[in-house]
Amino acid sequence: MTDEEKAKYFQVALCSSLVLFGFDGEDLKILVYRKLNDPFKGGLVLPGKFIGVTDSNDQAIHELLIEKIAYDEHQTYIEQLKAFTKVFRNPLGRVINVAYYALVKLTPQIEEKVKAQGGEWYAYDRIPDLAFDHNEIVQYAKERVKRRVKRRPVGFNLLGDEFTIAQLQSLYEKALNRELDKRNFRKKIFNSNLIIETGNTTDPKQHRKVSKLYRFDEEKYEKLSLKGYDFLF
Amino acid sequence: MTDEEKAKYFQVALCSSLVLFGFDGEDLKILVYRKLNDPFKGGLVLPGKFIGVTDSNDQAIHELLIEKIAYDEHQTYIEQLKAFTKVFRNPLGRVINVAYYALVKLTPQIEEKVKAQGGEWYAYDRIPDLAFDHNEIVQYAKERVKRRVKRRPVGFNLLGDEFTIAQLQSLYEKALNRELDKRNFRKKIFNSNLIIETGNTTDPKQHRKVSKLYRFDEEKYEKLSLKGYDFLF
DNA sequence: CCAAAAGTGTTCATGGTACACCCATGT
DNA sequence: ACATGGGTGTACCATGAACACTTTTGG
Repeated sequence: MTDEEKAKYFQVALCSSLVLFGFDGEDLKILVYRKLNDPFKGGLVLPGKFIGVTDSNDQAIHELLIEKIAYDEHQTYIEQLKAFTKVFRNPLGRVINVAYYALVKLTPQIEEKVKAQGGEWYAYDRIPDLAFDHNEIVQYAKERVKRRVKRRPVGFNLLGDEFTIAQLQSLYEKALNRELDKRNFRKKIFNSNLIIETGNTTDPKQHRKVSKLYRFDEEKYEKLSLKGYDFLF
Repeated sequence: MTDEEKAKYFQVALCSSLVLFGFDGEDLKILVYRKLNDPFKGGLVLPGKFIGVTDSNDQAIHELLIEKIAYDEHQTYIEQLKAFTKVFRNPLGRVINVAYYALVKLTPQIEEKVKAQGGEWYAYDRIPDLAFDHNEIVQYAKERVKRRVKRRPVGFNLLGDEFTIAQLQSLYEKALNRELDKRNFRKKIFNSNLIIETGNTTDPKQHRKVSKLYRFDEEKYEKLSLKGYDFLF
């Protein structure tokens, strides 16, 4: 490649945005921020950042997660969606957005950090108009999550160490955007043998009736996923 | 964004590579080229090209398909895989590869064009060592195709207007990398109601016994795919 | 007459879906 | 007493998997 050609092609900027799905035990929601500077100052956008020429995208997403939500690496599922490459998606010039999504369980610490950073949560099915092509990215992310949730137990990343079956079901209903039968749901979940009773129960003060708490059996999942295990739904 | 920052970030190059799957009625194979210049001169690579600052990736892939195989737009399935973004994947500098795959049925015209361009086909399960991270891209493409083929009748893009059930089965066996039962396969295919008998048969000179030819019912597929139809396998 | 490929049904196991009531507790 | 949410079992149907023989025809 000639120097002339190099000058011609090496003019693109790279950024990564993150569709962060959070679940608080009841609602599934997505994190957005209000832009403080141009372009699209005041508009809502996904968390994201430009990537330096010698920086990795994966690393940038990790940094973003630490900055924005002080996340726990081991409990977070992260995956690249795809590149969004439209020529005029950013008025600054040609910017390629390599978008990711992540699944996290929301804790009071995260909620606090998000508030301090000025982040806003929007319900999974009520996403407002976002700047750039970010609505397109969110749409794509939602479809990907829907598919993933059907085949791999990624949903567990959105729940705390301990959870009730009702919480798990609620999560699946939100992600799949349809209601599920309680008995059938329990049957599937227990047949998968991927969850373990912890022996604990919910706090009797919070609900009329206490319910059993479960946790995800990661060890069993590791074994199963080696041979291309399909989850359910 | 300051000019300084602009100068810092707008230094990346963008390219797209294509994993082209071709099926000739018997074998499923992938197209590669030998590099004529540095870096990795003499090495095997996927077809690909750099993307100009104001050019679209999709358009570039179309151009690539026309250049390399003189393809028929309507009979070709194309989809973005993802961005390959490792920092040091290209010695020229930071180059992001937004990779695609395409499925085409091979015709004598295509074979001729490929030969004229110096292209080489390699069987789906015998891909040689490629330059850059192209083996990784191929691997990713194979997994994507495997999944797609299970759920959507993309396989039809790899077959001519008319095909025998045996050819269709052979294609699925190659893509899924396992043998399928002939009777079960026919049952599934016919139950899907997505293929139509054309009334024609294979040339009696070519085989011991003639067999019926079928075609894909695109109209019916359009209707089904509107409501998130799942194919089979 | 034999090798090669086309074509054809049945049985069984599994998993999905539909569906309704009792229990414990807090108000 | 009643409202709220936790917990439980059965029957039917659709789909997937296993499995063997007959037919045609070219060599």
